[in-house]
Amino acid sequence: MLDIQQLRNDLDALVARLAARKFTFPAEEFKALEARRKTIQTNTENLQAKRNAASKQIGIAKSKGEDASAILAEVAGLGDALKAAEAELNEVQASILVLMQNVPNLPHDSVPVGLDETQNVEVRRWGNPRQFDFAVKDHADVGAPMGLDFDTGAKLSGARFTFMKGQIAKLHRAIAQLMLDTQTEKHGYTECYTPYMVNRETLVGTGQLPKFEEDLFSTPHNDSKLYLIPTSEVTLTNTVRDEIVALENLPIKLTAHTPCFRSEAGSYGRDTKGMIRQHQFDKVEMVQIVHPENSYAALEEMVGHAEAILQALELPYRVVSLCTGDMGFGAAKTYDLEVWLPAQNTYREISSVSNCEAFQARRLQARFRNANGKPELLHTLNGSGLAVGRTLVAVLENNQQADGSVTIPKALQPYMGGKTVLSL
RNA sequence: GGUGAGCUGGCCGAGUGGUCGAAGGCACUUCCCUGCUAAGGAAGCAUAUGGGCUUAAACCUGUAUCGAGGGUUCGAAUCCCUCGCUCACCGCCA
Repeated sequence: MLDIQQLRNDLDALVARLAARKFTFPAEEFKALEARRKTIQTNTENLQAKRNAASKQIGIAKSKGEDASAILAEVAGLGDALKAAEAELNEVQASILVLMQNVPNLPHDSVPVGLDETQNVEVRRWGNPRQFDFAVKDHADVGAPMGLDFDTGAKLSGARFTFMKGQIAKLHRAIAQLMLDTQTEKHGYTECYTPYMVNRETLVGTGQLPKFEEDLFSTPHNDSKLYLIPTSEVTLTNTVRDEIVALENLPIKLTAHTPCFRSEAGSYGRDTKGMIRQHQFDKVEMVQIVHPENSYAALEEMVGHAEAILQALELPYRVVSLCTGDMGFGAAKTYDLEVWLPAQNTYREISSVSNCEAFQARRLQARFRNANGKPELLHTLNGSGLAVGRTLVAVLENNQQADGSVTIPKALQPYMGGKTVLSL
């Protein structure tokens, strides 16, 4: 959520910055709501003040044993007017909140301006795509004889589900293990195990709700709903909801390996083959909760933490700075890591690292006490370190051999019982 | 699922209808004293939001907030209802 004060004070500038990310801020509606709010709020609070003062007088009079009926008569008529005013105020404030909750974050000044993914800016490349002297297969064809089984996934659950068995299942686990061990042992993150189902408030906190309900899976629970997490960014970041963190505990660095559940509504027909786009996929997530002054340094650091995995796996990739039009709802700045997929002859997203600045923290009321002792909003960052399924795809495609086998990257061999190759 | 007890400021904890946004303690900030890895004294110290004022901060002031929502009342931390959560015991259970 944006700072409403900033909107009031500097509306035109913010509208322009939001336009850069293809968001049309309803400025007229906002101004009208604000004008109404001001009138109603003043009126309501005046009535409340009147009532409070009178009630206090009644209390004083009664404690002295005096007759309070005169004052009582005076406030008698207030009740209905006050109730109506309060109801109206609630309604306007709720409308303003809904409006605010649907406004995306402001892009940082360093974010390239652009309309869509074609205008993202490549920052650097690492590694050279391998030259193949045979016809490359995609991961689905490479993995099929080894236990990568889309038919069984479809039988059990439908499209966009994968069943893995044998050495593919083990490789998948090995990849996750390597990621988790690297982030905890080398990069200082604390390993977490989190719920996979969360309540509505949690998703509002990180910005998935109320705007993106259709992207989530949910299930009825009591009189309400629980939602399957679309990423453990949700659970890790919400650990600081309604907290005031001590300065000396910053930065907070958390990681978790969890499944992620996404309805992929609106992506029909895209990436239909293979396990690029699934309703359920595993991800090792990194979250940092930091002092505002440090958030951009943390962003660069986290990109490095994600890159370290790709480098350990010897997978060629590039780092891309997303343009204003391609960034996610809560991000002020995002880098994507794109891994080379030889079968697609292109780089594909495998990690996304974002600085949300105070956008999530404001919703979460996640704060720290600054040098003056005043609570101040934290900055939150999240990034994949990395998507496990897509990493499996990249390993299979980049390391395939002419005979159909797949060499196992050195970094994964300890997790595969010393095995160096997946054979048919 | 059943029964019982709880949920108060950064933390602990008092407060069962009226000068309560809330005693006391801890922590923190400033000052004083002391001169030593400590103790004592004084003051300040919840959050959000509106308005005044303002470059801003500070300050003044209104309102709301004592798990959440609703109700009773001129007035609710306090009474009533619903829900959530925590703890204990019982039942069931991977």
